Amino acid sequence: MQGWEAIRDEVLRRIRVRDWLPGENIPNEQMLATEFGVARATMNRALRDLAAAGVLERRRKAGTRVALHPVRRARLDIPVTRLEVEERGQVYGLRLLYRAMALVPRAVAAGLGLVGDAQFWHLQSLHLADGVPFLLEDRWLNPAVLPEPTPDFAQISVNEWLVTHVPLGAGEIVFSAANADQHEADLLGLPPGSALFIVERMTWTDVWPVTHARLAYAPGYRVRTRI
Amino acid sequence: MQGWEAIRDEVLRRIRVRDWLPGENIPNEQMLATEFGVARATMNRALRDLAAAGVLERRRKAGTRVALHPVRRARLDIPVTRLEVEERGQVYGLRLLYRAMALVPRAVAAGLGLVGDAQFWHLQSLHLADGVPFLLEDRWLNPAVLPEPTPDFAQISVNEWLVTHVPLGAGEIVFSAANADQHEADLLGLPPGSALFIVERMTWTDVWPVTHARLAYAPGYRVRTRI
DNA sequence: GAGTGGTCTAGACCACCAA
DNA sequence: TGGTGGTCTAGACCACTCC
Repeated sequence: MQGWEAIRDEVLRRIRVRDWLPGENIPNEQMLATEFGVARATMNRALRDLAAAGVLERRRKAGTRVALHPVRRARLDIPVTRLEVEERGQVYGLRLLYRAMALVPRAVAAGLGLVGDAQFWHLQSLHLADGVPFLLEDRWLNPAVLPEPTPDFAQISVNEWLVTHVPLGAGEIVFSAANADQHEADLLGLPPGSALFIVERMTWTDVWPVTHARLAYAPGYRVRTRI
Repeated sequence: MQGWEAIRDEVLRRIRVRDWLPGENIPNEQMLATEFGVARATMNRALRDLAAAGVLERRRKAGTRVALHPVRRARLDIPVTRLEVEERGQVYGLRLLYRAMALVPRAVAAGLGLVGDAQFWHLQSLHLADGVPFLLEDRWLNPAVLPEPTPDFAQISVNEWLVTHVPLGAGEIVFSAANADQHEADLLGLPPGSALFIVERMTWTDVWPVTHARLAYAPGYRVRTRI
């Protein structure tokens, strides 16, 4: 490796071998650039990368210091469910269980920041991998953001359609665990009480709430990431 | 907002309003730089940022295209448990339940890439928030990476000590859900079968496996991230 | 081979903020 | 208010890869 990445790695090495201790200031950009024999812009790129990774903290005038509590920062890729299943070499299936307009429950409305009552699409779908229940999706969808023609969500998942047809802005994701209730257990083909991996997703455009989804994954599901 | 961020946002806007469609090539750096009236380096910065976010795909000669399957990419901060508890305004507590050298179980060894038998420290700890069980930790720790003097892990958590005293390299994190067994339920003060949020962490230095930890969180625990 | 993105440079100005 | 990082420029060379 050459260039700014090599410099970044050397800085990281010095931190790891405790040449530079946590909480301690390291030399400024110009000094390090001179030491490494590169332009300041190149040194800046290396240090900026480490700051983004949480290894360094940088402030104007105060300088650059080694982070005191090295927050481990992971990057998480959230794929579309169909691709997730197909990447395992399994056949993807989708069953739309329910679709109706309904009053948004208070808990969902609060999460989306809705004031007052609102009617959203309420959809329940079962995603299958090789015909076996993989994921139970309970979704509330703002009809106002849907351009015509609205697709038949029995064929394409709401998420997959949204992601390519609606200009999505901010989003929030929450991971948790929950015991399956009777309804969920029946649909997923599990004993009641099974531990489900729960993913809640909320999405907004620049202005409007778009959707709230509660995804309950069958046992065995894992989210994996490297640091 | 000004500068390269404003340019990035404008490019993002064009993608969201479908001026530039998924899978479609956008003009090259030089053309866009001219259009926006900036140097190519500035245009590059904006486009590189969107590529890192998964919105664009860039290849030399082929050019820059709007990603076909917009992978939503989230950044996850993994804090030290003590800080996580204290940030909720609760009092952190730690109880070391068990500490002994033992043969690494096959499942753990496989995850760490260990060949043959190895003796690691085996530690079990209970993390408390306001005196209530918060997290049950089951950890295997490579004694070879521990410099002297090894601390008393009854006072400081293994993770917190590691992160500031051992040069950590690569890491892997896996999230899942599991039903509490009798042992876990007793220690966490829960009915057996409760859904636990499970985090498995593996860490290596540049060369050696350092630790494998299985963290079982009490119900109510959530991992939250913004996109 | 040629077009594209990736990187580097030397210099400059600016925004922030601790001293 | 001065030192520091943040950004921008104009130009250059290079690495990759599609044609």
